[in-house]
Amino acid sequence: MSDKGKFYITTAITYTSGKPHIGNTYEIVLADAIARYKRLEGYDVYFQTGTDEHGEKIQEKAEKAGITPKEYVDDVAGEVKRIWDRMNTSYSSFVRTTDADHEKQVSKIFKKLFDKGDIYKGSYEGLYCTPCESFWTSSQLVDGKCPDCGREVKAAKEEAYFFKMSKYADRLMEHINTHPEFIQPVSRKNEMMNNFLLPGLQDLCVSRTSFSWGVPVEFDPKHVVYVWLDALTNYITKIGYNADGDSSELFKKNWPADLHLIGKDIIRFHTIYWPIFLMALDLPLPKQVFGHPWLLQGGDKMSKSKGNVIYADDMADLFGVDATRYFVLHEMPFENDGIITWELVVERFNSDLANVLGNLVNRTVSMSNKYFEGIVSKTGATIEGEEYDADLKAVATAARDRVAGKMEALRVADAISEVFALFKRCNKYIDETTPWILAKDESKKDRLSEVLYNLVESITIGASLLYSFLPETSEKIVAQLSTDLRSFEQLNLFGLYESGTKVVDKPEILFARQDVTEVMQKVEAIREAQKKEYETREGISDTTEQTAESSADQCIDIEPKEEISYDDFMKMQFQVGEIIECKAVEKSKKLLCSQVKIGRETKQIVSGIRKYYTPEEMVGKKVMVLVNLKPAKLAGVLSEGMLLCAEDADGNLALLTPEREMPSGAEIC
RNA sequence: CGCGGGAUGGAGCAGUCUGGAAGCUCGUCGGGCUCAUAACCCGAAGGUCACAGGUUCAAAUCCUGUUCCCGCAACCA
Repeated sequence: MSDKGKFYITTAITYTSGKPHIGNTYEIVLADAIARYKRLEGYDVYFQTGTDEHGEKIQEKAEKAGITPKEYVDDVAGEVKRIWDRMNTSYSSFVRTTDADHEKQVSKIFKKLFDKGDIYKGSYEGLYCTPCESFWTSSQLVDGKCPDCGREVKAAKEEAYFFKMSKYADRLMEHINTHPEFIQPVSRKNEMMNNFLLPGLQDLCVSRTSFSWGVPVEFDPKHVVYVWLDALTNYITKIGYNADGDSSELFKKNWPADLHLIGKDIIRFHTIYWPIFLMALDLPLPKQVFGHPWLLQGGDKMSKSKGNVIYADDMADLFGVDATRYFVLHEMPFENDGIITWELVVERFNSDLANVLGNLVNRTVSMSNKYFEGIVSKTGATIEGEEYDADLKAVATAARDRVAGKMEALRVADAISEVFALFKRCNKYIDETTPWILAKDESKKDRLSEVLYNLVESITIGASLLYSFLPETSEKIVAQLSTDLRSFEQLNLFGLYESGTKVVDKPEILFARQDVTEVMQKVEAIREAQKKEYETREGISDTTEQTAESSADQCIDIEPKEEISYDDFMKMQFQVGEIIECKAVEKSKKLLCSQVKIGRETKQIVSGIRKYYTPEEMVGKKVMVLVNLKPAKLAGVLSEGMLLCAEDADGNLALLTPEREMPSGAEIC
């Protein structure tokens, strides 16, 4: 069966900081389509996916939730796996970076590279703010002080392990230049070369001491292995790489990977750091890395607080798993980002799945039943002067290679369109041959039978090609036609459907047309639920059992701060200020720079409120100002105080102004 | 001048590298048909290819400048 050899494909491992949304789901479905297609072609496919579970962010999230990091990642990883399974993805293995065998190998790899001299102990030099326990670079400082607390910083060192990237840079550039297919799409290649490789690679910091949720460095346990050496190595550890030699058969068979499928944001790590790690381990490099674009949401920016994040789960609830797969696969272009909205989903669902495909199967099966009690027979009857059969057969038999061409170039969206081109051709064939007219003439019974046979045969071919993308639908179709999916070798042949077969009595509707308005109502309900869930989870509008949504929505509780003394309060000087001049800060998108008259003095104050106020409407306003705040530079502009604002759950801001006329400079107490 | 992406008929996109009659899907309108899920088939309208210059026999495509959008980064005192 597998005379073409092996094919090892991976997705990036999903970071377990939260539930995966539709964009994350896209990657696994895309990988699954490629994996299934390669199997159809006869490759022995190994398909790996998984979760990336270490890091500071996870440690923090777990602490916030009051559980251990392990409990936290178990929960999220379970959720990821559940969604991957629901999407009917045919992965061979699911790796978690908290797997014992993975952690063990990461530890060994670290040691091995250290012993080899590629990893060395150095120090992270920077300016350190002791109270904040943070390092800053000089460009991050505000007026030479800590940007967080404004206190003095001092030059300090923190020890850390580094990887000697530069040692392998030339070899990597050589590889990239001699293997043009290595980085896909090719447009990314120059980006990597020009931005990172040619200017010279910096050594990469590969350990941290600031948190503990990670793989400890064996010989120096206050360090944990930092993310990339931990995460990237999943591609070899899970299939049985052993840093001490003696790797598994699975590893020997599958490495190097044939394709790493990743998001365009992490191309750098997969085309620079990962290959260099592999060189250091004396392992061959993956054959191809494809950085796919993103699936973005149109209209409003995606935000959980607005309840407009699209999850695969919700989409599958409304449209089914295959429709969800169809949507993400079809809507994703090759190089640019794709857009997703619920309205577009409904449109695609109706026009492609219901109208073109579902209806085609339905009308074909119906006619077979109506005219021949469901028996589909090949008679060979043609009508002189009609070329329709030849054209249909040509399209049907050419479809396989057309799909193959697109898949070879990883143009999955185009491949799926090729399959649908065949279904469209079938619909046209029905109109050309007008079976309902043939049916009225007893002498044309044979021709009618032949027409239906050609349709059933073409649909079978189409359904078989569809399997990589919509496996469930594909199987449903051949079940309705009482036949089986074709093998790759059979797919460019016409006439394999066994004559005399009886199709099902009553065709099941594959995709029932959806009404946009109805769907949008359901979507609205999902949004509300999502919003509520978010608010409860984040503790924004909490326990008050008020079912009246209006009042619940209108109040916000924030994290209580520690009590302060009256003296503390008295330290702050609040005064009424009048804005006499205001303009936007050039370099920034959010900042407005105001000249505020406070008493006789005029202060320059920069505020992040450009989104809510225009410079024109600011002028003349009386506002409340924290006057004695230490001046700081924002986007290079000096700010000598702070305008007080109220902020709602979505981050909308409103300036505070005195309720009655008050002179500029009036104290607020 | 922080990095990057984009601007093509009502919507979403291809075409740009390698100049040579402006294309696809959806929607709209008209027609056909009735086997089918108000579906299917045919046809039509609709674009000065963001703007302004330039190169060229010829520019959506190459060059220069401008405007507007969107990510990321930074920042939101």
